[in-house]
Amino acid sequence: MSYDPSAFPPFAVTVDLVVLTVRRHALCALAVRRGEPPFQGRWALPGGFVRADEDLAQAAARELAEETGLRVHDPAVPVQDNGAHLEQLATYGDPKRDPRMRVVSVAHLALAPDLPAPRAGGDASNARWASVEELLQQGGYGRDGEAVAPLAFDHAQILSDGVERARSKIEYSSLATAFCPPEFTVGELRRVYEAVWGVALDPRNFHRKVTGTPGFLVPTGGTTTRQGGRPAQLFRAGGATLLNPPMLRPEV
Amino acid sequence: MSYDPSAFPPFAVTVDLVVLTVRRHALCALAVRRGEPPFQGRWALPGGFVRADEDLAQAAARELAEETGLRVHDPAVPVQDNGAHLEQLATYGDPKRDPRMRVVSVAHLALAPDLPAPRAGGDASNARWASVEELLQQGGYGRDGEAVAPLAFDHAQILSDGVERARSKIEYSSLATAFCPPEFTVGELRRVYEAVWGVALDPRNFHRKVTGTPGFLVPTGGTTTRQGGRPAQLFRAGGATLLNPPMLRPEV
DNA sequence: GATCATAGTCGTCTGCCTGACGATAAACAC
DNA sequence: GTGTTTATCGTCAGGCAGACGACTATGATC
Repeated sequence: MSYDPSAFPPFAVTVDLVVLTVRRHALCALAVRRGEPPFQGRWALPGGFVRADEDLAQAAARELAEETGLRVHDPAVPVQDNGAHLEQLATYGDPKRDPRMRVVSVAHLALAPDLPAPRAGGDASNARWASVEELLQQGGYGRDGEAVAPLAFDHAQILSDGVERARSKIEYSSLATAFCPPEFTVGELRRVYEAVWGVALDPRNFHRKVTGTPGFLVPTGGTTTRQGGRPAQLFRAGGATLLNPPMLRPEV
Repeated sequence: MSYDPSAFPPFAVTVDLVVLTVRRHALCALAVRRGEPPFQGRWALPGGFVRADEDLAQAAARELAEETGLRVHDPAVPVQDNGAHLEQLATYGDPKRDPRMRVVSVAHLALAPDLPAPRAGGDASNARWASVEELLQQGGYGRDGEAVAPLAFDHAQILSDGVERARSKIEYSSLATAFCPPEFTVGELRRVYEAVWGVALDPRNFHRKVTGTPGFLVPTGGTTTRQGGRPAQLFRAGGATLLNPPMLRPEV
């Protein structure tokens, strides 16, 4: 580490997290309230500095665990337990994105099943799940009529990019199961697609598609009526990670 | 900029470039020979430090211009002139990826038409277009029987990720035209797909597909026989950026 | 307990797209 | 002219998606 530090400008490197889940038929993201300037009191994406001896993915996994208690699971293993999916999203490095200093943020995208209330260092009032729609309507009014300030820094852009990544990725991969509990029904999976895409899907065609794609879903043998109506078969995520042909997002 | 520098570990931030082109029916990448340790004499991807007042995309465009003379064009404008396509690829930040110090590299992917010989600060012997296949067969032997050392740092991984991005992106976008000169024939575009994917495509079905996708190709009215055989119609890239339905990469 | 509402599951039909491949056209080399 | 090369048009069969009808099995309501 003996190197001339004047040979390059020093940067701070952070990881920011877009943590998405589906709650009450809506796509939601984890937001934390900033306790200090800049943007004090505003909502922001969770994140923090990368430590000196830490890989970027490790830093993101550590932040995710600190904020939600979620463990990340091995990407080589199919989505099964309550672990979350975590992947790198993009890196944001505008010289003025943080007024204090030059910060480069490596944003990550996490997809998680519906969780108990979030915790932000033990202080629940400073962390919440908010619908993506609400977080992105900058300067508008939230679901309960409360005025909503735009997200801090460039986090609206990051969140928007993360949502778009999730929307496109569930088309051609089995990632939508990362939003589901370990066992789920076809209808629950369909409601995930409907929440993420914001559209209604035909239950019959959806059922044909997902049960007809080899390796996507594995029946567990059980059934459930937790959604009401006729009992539905329970499934686990199968080994397939890529859907070919993909699920098609309806036009417009 | 007055902030306690001990509050976070300092990083060096670089941009590395995966510059791809198609030459003689092969997918090629730009490589530069390292003039100093570590990995002195080995081939590497072009890149350099991000300056203190520079955005990441600006830094990548500057490096690309320095290495190839290529200008980048506005992503909002369809691919038309000799400008290259440039997009962020991913960020690599393993603590040990550079033995000198903690370096986080924001890799970018550039796609360019076939170019005159590269220049690396005026020294042509230290920059070359090499086939991707050759660069990635670590420790093997190149096309002319010369022993090939693996790329420096984690650049083999970066190149591999960039190639995979290009391969998948030409499926559902019109990006393959970024490999072509401003005017090109359907056959030339097909040879781009064949080189990038490493497969043979049926000329008749390919012709039907690309000419039948609205907004993909715009006929210029001219024809050319530069490929031999019957004269072919010349096209420009149309305004469409997304192909729906996509070009399908043949199985296996 | 009959009826209703809800959700799940199986089928059918039609149109579009793709892959395989035949046929023709227009240049150049000899 | 003959052969070679490349471009372009056409045909046909199979697969898949969208639209939608029909039936099933639960709980809720009267």
